Amino acid sequence: MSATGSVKRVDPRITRSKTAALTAVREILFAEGWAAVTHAAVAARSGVGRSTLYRHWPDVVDLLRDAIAGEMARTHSEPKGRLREDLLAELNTIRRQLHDPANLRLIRVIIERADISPSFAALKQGLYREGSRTTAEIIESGVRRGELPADTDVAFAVDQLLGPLFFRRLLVSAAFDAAYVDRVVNGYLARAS
Amino acid sequence: MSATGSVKRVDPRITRSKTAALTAVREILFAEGWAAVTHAAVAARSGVGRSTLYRHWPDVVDLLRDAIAGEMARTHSEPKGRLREDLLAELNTIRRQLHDPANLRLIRVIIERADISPSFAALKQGLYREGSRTTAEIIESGVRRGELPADTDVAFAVDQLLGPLFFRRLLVSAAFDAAYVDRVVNGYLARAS
DNA sequence: CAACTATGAAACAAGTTGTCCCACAGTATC
DNA sequence: GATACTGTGGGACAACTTGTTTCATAGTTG
Repeated sequence: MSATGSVKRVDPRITRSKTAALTAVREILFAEGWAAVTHAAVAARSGVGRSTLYRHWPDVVDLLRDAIAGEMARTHSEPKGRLREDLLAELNTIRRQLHDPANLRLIRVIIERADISPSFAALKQGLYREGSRTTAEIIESGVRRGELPADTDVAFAVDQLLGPLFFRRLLVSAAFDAAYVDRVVNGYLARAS
Repeated sequence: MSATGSVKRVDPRITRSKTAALTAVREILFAEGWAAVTHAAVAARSGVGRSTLYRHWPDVVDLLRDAIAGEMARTHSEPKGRLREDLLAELNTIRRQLHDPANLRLIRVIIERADISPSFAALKQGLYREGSRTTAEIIESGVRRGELPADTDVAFAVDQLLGPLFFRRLLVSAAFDAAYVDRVVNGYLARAS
């Protein structure tokens, strides 16, 4: 796990078929939704043999999960230590992700599948944790510097900051711009500080 | 459309098979997700014949849509003309809906399908409009009575009030209680008024 | 009671799913 | 560069699913 020697060399043929397959999965997922992702469809689109797919991913759920796990945008801003600016930077990063159709589709699929498949529930939990960590850290350091009350509920702050953004994109299906993010952050700070 | 005479008497057999089928759809939807809702599965569970199902709903999407449209909880509070109390009442009604597993499942399915099927997109738009109307009306009358600034952006207020609730249930998958709703409303009023 | 109409069962062709087997080609080792 | 190895994709397969049609039967209406 640490030494270079213990890293098993993977047959390039495996890498090749796996990446080809996962790319095809994402394309299908994006074009027709997760129900269209079948071994047969992926084989047809990727050129990878049907039997090869069954070998690597006996269950379609695994295929989907691998494709999604390797795709979700994970970029986040880097807090500079200034509460307002850091929040604006991070929320605008999230804004950009929420306006990428492919990313949105993945979020929707995960939300729906997590309800049914434990494997997706775990994936969603991880993505939420990772997706909200930066925001949480910004709030925490704001508290540490005394810019926010000592009894600030970090999780609640995250709900108030990210909630409106996700609500607007997922439920209202309306776009929003940087000015919207300004208002969300201003609103939060006006009350909290 | 208006006179009683023009209301076509419907053969009770049709009513019977339709309600039986739609009930089965909801059960399957709840237990296994929308992909499991097929004519065959609904026939098996409801006792309604497969051919009868194809007759009434040639496409499964119609079946799903009818089942969902007839189910979504549409109860809302009745505003009494007191800003804070009305908001608390309405948001707590929504809170209850967001904690009903069947209701949540429907919301998730609609969010996911709306991305792909125009028929679901329309359904979602209607449900959003209806679901947020009461909240919007409370805000509007608050503005009218001068309890909120005249330049209040109603849609933005809705995002701020409902966003955290939906975010918490759909993305975080965490429950929340009446005290949480209190904080959301207090937070909003503290800044807005 | 007679005319009507929705129903569910059965049979059907067409398509899909998961599995297995095998010739072949790309990869690693001597 | 010959040899053993291992992943690949095609073909064949049975089991199952999907959408249709046909028909005898039973519930509904006047």
